Amino acid sequence: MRKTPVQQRSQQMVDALIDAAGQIIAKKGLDRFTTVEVAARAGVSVGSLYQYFANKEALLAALLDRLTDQLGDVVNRAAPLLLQADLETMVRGLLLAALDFLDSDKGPHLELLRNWHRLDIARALHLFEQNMMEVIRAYLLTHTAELRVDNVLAKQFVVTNSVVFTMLRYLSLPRQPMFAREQLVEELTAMVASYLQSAPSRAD
Amino acid sequence: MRKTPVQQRSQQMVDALIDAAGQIIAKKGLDRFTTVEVAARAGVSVGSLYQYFANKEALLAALLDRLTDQLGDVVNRAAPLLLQADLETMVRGLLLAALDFLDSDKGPHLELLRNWHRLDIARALHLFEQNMMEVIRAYLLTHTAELRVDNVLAKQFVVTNSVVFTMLRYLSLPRQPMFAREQLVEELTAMVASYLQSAPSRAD
Amino acid sequence: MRKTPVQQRSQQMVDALIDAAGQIIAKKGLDRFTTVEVAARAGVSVGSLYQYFANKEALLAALLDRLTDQLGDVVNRAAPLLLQADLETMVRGLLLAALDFLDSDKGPHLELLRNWHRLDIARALHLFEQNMMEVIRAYLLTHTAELRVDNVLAKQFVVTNSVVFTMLRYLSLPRQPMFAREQLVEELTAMVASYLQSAPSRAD
Amino acid sequence: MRKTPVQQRSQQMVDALIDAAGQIIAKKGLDRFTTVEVAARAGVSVGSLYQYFANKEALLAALLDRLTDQLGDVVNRAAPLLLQADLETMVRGLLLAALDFLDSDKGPHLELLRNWHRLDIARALHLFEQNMMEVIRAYLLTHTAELRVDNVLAKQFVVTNSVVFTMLRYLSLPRQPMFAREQLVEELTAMVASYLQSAPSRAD
DNA sequence: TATGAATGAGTCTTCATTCAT
DNA sequence: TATGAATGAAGACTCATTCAT
Repeated sequence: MRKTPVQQRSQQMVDALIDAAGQIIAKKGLDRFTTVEVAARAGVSVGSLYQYFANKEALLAALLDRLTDQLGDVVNRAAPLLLQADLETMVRGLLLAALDFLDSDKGPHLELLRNWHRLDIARALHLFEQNMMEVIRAYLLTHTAELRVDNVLAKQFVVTNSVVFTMLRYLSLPRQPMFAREQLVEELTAMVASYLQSAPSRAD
Repeated sequence: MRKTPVQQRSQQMVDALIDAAGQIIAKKGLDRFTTVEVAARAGVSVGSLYQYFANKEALLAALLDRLTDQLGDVVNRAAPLLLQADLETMVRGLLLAALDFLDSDKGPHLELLRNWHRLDIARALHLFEQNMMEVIRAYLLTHTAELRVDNVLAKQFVVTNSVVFTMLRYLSLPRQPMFAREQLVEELTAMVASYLQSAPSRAD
Repeated sequence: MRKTPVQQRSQQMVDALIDAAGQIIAKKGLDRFTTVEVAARAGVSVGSLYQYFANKEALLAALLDRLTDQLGDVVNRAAPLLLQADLETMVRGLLLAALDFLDSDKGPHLELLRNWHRLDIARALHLFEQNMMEVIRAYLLTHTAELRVDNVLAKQFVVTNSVVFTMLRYLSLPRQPMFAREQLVEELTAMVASYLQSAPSRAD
Repeated sequence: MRKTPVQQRSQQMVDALIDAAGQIIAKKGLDRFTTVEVAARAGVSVGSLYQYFANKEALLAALLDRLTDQLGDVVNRAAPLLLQADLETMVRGLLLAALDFLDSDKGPHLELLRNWHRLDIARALHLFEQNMMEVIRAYLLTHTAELRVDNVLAKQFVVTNSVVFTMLRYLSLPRQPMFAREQLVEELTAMVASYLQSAPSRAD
């Protein structure tokens, strides 16, 4: 009962526009996404879009921000339950959560991730990596003996990108993927778990 | 079977256009690459470009084909020497070759790979994967006892994409990367080697 | 005949809007002046602006009217003192008053004058010219012998426009004017005085 | 016979576009002048306009350049004949030439001059002032005794602007001007001549 | 009466592709 | 065959004005 009707309407409009942007990106791809169509799908005029977003880029940034927040939620929700488990179980749990997130129906996640290099995803990535670091740090506290902790920055980079982009590629495959989703998860799990448990590499 | 002068001239023009396309993509990015500029850099007119390529997309496809061939050469050149070595040495060797290939100065490789989803990259990828499969098969013949051979398709997918996209991300990092190139290679090597040597995953 | 509170409020709002319009024009120029910004600076909503002014043009007209009145005041205040003096002294006095008026800090005078052709300036100019005519007529009454009185309409037109636009151009000069303000006044004075004292032109 | 057909066509197109721009500016004013309409009137598409002009501003600049050249021609053609004459005759001759130039039928001269402050007329004005200076210098060489030569910069500024803007205002008057064109010329002539022959002003 | 969110026509500019020469 | 001028659809963004609340 706090917010004024006006603020509510504004927020609704902002949300509707971000939603519409996401839908159009998901449906047509980042290249074919136009401000006029976003406004139309949101049920308003272009002018209204520009009342709430300085330009196309700002709308995209808002969409990215929202997705980043959602991703943070996913990680935070999944992590606590998994910290108790052994490494492989934890990794598998995180991978499943990530895969579900990327694959969420009608979501623009995949298309945006595909276009990471054209977007200002610095923030999004930074937040995600912070989340990951915290999970890892927490995990290490209870599994010190089990893991190599050298070269953490590079390890995190390698694991994160390997997992994310391999999933992205898999989810971008045409109708009939060459193998089942479960296989993907298991192979990635095996790779990550064996990696983190392996002897230190020569560069250490 | 010798080509006529006309055919030679055609081939020269086709090559020049593909070269020009690659240079412009490397310099300006896929988004800013225009047919008129490609023709100009190749020293011919747009009209001529359309004489040899049905449209912009066809030109891009030709560029991709050429790069795929080059990549095949790289693998084929590197592979024989590495088949004798132990797994880790072989993996490291392949990774170094791949990294050099991606990072080759002035080349459009990175920019094209960043935009894989916007290109008709199916063929290119297919060819590359065939190459990889052959290398792996050859390796297996001499190291049967050492490796798990189950689920080869998925394993190959996971390894290839993990390696390629992690390198892509690393090479796309701003000026000061967070860690050294050598670290990247060592960590990827460790990951891949430990993965391929690990016990079979549950999904087998 | 005292105005009701409502009328007072109206008048205040009208004044505030005209003020705001003047400030924004002075600061950003006629091209960048928008109704929304005017309303915002006046502390009201656009809707209110349109309650008191039929459209943007009407607001501009009101601003012009006000400035015309102010100019009239300037002339009327300066004139009596100058009617006693000799021609050159009077001219110089009027020129100084005009220059000060045009150059008044933060005022939209210059910007509006620069855009005289885009505004409905007929009324403003008419009023100003009436003022000038009265001054001249008054002057003539006491200096009959001194001046040629033929062709007054054209003379007035020539003098007024020469003076006003030359000043306008001078005040619109970039940072470092090519000569001093005092020189401008003296040269204009010399021109006008010698003109008005000269023998009749052939066309009389 | 030197220029290739292609160059001829280009020049024709450039000319046609500049012509069209001038016509539309003359007819509708600087505010309502759009690139699409210019192209249409020139009988081509917008795309062609942008093949020859980087943007709208560049087209305007080209139009201004052309008018500046024409003005230079006018002055150079009129000046030699007038240098022999007495001051008043010379001034009258120049004024008539200027008035004819400004008033040339269907020309955009007036509209552009009205908008001097919104255009990059620095070049145009500079060239014109150089022309004027040469005429004046030449005149002084043969009439040394007759004229005051102090404060030339300011004098030139005052005379030029007085004449140009007074004419501009006169030609911008609605259908029925308040007095005849001949009267304007005579009064301006009288003003300028008497000014240039008058005793030095106090500021000298 | 006041508000200010919503409207949408109007403008500039780009670029893949065509076709007359 | 080669040329490159011409095309024109498409898309981002602005702002005076309206009208539901």
